[in-house]
Amino acid sequence: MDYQFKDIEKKWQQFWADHQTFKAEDKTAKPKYYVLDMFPYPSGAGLHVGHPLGYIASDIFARYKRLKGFNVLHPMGYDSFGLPAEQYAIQTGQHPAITTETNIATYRRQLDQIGFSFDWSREVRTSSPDYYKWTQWIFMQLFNSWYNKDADKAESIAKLVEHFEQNGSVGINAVCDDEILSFTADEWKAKSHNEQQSELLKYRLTYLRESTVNWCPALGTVLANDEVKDGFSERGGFPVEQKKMMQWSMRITAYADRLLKGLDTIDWPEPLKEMQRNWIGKSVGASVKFRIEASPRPSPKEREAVKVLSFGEDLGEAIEVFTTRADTIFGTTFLVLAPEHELVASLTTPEQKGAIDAYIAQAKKKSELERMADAKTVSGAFTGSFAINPVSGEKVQIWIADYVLAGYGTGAVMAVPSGDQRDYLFAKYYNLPIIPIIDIQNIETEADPTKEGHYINSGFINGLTYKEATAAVVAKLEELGAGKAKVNFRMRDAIFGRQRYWGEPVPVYFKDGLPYLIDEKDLPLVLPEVDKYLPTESGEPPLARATGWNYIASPKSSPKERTLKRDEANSLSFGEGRGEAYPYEHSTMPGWAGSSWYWYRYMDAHNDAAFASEEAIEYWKDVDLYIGGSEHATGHLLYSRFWNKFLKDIGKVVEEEPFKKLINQGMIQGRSNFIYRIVSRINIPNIHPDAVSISHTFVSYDIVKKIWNNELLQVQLDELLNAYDRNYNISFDINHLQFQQNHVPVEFVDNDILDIDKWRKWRGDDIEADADFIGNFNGKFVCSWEVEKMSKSKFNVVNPDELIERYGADTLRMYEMFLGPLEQSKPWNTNGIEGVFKFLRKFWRMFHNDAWDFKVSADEPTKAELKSLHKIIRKVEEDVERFSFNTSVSSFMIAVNELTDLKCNKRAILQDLVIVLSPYAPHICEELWTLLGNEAGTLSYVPYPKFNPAYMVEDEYAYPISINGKTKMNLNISLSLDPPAIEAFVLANADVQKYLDHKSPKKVIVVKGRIVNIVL
RNA sequence: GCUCAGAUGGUGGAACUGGUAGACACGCAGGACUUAAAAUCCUGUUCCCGUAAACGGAGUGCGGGUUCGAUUCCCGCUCUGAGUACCA
Repeated sequence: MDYQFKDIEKKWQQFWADHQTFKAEDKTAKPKYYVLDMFPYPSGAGLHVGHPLGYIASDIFARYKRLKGFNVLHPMGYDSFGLPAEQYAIQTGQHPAITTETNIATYRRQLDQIGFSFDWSREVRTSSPDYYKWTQWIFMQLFNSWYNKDADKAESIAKLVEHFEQNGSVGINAVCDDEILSFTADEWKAKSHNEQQSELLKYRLTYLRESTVNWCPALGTVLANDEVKDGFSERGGFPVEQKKMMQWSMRITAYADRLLKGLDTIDWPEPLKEMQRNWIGKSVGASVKFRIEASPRPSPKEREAVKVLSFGEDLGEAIEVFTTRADTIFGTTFLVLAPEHELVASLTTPEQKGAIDAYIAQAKKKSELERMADAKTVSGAFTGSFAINPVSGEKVQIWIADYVLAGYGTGAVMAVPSGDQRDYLFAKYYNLPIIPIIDIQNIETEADPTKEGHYINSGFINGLTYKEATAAVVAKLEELGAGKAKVNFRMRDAIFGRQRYWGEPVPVYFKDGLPYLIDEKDLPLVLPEVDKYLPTESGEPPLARATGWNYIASPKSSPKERTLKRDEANSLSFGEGRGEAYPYEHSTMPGWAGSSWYWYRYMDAHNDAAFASEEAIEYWKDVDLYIGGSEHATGHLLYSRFWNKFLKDIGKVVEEEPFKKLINQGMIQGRSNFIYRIVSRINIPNIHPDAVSISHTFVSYDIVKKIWNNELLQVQLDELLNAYDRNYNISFDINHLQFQQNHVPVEFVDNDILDIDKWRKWRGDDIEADADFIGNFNGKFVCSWEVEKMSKSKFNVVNPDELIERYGADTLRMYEMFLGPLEQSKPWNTNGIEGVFKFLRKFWRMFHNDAWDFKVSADEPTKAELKSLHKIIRKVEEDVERFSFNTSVSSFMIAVNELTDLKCNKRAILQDLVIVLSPYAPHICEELWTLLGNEAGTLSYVPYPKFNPAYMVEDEYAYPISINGKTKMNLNISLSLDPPAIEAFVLANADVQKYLDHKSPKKVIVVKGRIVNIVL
């Protein structure tokens, strides 16, 4: 039989499913290997051809590792909470769970037909209560923990309370809120329960705090920093504004240093590590206090604010700044505060109030975007107040300007115009002094941030170098109590609440305005039913619509019963027989909650008693290979590392880093095709000088190009214009000939040649169906192409289903790999797929005679055949280990071409070849494997053939002979010869002598087994 | 602006530690088979000069350098893509 890929692929997919061929074992003597894909959000659009790229690569790797004797865990699941399903619910009223279910079914069908070796028995869905029970559980552990800086790890809140009871707040070095209280043990014990709880909240790793959030009115929710791009929401592109809100946050900043250090221990792409480093944004510097002079009498409230900022009581009111260049402190000629800085009002003198107020008003109006676009314009206002430089005693002006950001550092900077370009521009613009502080500094036209040279105009550090000066200044500041060395991070705590329905409920209820965890045995806290998926009229999140959705302490019924039977819960009156009812938290968790630990669930997907058993975690440990897109660099991949480190701290997992090796597959871009329509400008005097007539005539792109380049012969041009005139009876000037570029669906285009009939059919009744197509001189109609994002509106989406229908999954798998290096972004182009399909047919034919009967010979293989086989055995091994899948596809083609030329149909060769190819094209290989007489389904676990170098040994090598580095000819020389013998042999050759032309060579380079180079 | 990645035929790409640049495939051109088309097979295909071959010259974004020899290493630049930003 000819290669019947449809039957073969269906048969084996069914076989694998029926026999659970790829079920990973939990206990085995084999070494473990965990290959993970970033699980998809099941969107309604289904998979396009770009999605499976990474899955195919990881599947090849997983299958290869099985052949290499590993116990491979290769699971798949769905990140099934998310915005699109909810938005669809808002529009249609359909429950997101139903939408999600439908989409998952589509995804599963599409994934199944590509022939992945996933262990589906371990499937996870983040939106399933069995799963999010544990997401909620992890949240509870975070709530019950604080970060002990001395131990450099998270510890339980109980331990903190113990310390407070014994020693008060003394001796606690925690990552916590800024406004913590100081108290003794007795004072702590004297506090009310509510006071204690409210203080503890300042330490918890997940906490409730009023914070400035990215509020997206259009989506009605809060967004994380990484979900906002240039002031607009990443999803939907709606404007985002800053708003103060009570929000759940995650104290990820506690882990900033460990997240940074851990990057050095993992095998990830360097650009991605760099992105995380930038995101964490560690800067080492110093914080410095500038005492305020002659400030107007502050109000008590402002005085309080000042106190918080200062750390040396004796200095009175001060402004704290952060600088990475403490050494430049003598060059400070003014201070700049962010317009939002809390001291601005108290610093403003009556004379300056008008200017300051006007500036603040103007700054407020500017959106984030305008502020960025405006980066070059200098603007600011003088407060009228002065501050004292703590080391020089100089009096400097205090200004406000929006180039200083409220959210970074302390929201205030010491301006050193000689060393900082922004300060320099500001000083020039407002005529403020600029003092050079380093002898070699050149500040004629711009700031010079050099660290070379020696200090001048700098008091006690004059003459010192950068390193010495920095140390001296910091020491002096500490001595004066006016500053200290400080490390600042750009990273902020992660906002954890979303005003959304389709997410994990937060397992928290409120009592006296304070949050408390629900009882662990009441997990999962199931998402309640609501009548509508919109916020309430008062702006509460959708969960506030769930009537009677309250936590009832000490219930009699089981938690499941209680949360599922909403009607029953509704009928409960407050406190009725079952304890008090308290309102639950109404916001839900963000999209990244469920994906921040899912790789552990695969290890033990059905465990009711833990997120995964200790034994399972001890065995599988971490992910050996993780493949996914780089778009998750600062989101998922950072949060996952954070949760992993936390879980390690509390002793629940064994590895500090979750993903040992990570590979980013490149993005598959779209490749759009265009056709060109004649548009001619009709000059109707006095009425519409720029009127354009849009014709229904299209011109082949190669002709269009020639017209643009004036390359068309007059005869050809006449012919073209005649065709046009014939149809429209308009004669026009060639100078008025213009073209309009139109997208054309890529499925009507083959190698950039348009199938006009398909196009007409597609246009249907439209008048365009009768359009004229002026082809090229070969009668073909050529389209142009461009790389764009793959999208429906650009008609360039290629669906894997159609390709599988035409060529089969094995061809699709190999073609996706053949396209180019895995990590490189590239446009999808179906043009080359025929070549891969032909290869598989050729491969199939090797096992069959001319009548398509299966026929292999039992003869001993020849040396040449063995050489071909062992070449590919080694090549695939090397390529897979370095994730160079495209090159092994080429090598397979070479091997099959060679063996076909040798007319090889020997079992001894073909059987091994089947094993080597099976990770790439599993279906055809399974079929041939059974045809060869092996037991069905055993192919996935047979040992990978052993490479034998003996078959590669050659006696002779065709040495390239080059003269002055240019190859002229090849000479067959025995490999047993030594360089001097080779040299003699080559120089004795008559052809070589011809090139030498009686000259004697200056030098002869012989590299054994490589090359001979004669220098003349 | 900064950081990172990249630039090789008409196209996708190969050349792994400096050693025959363009493997493999697409496309294109020509041919065989066929009434014809599809499918299949064969030949050619970096560019230039030579009507064909031999032969010769140029050639991996640009300009230099190191080397017997550079797509590969070094210096300077151009362009493309990605990320990021008044981060003090």
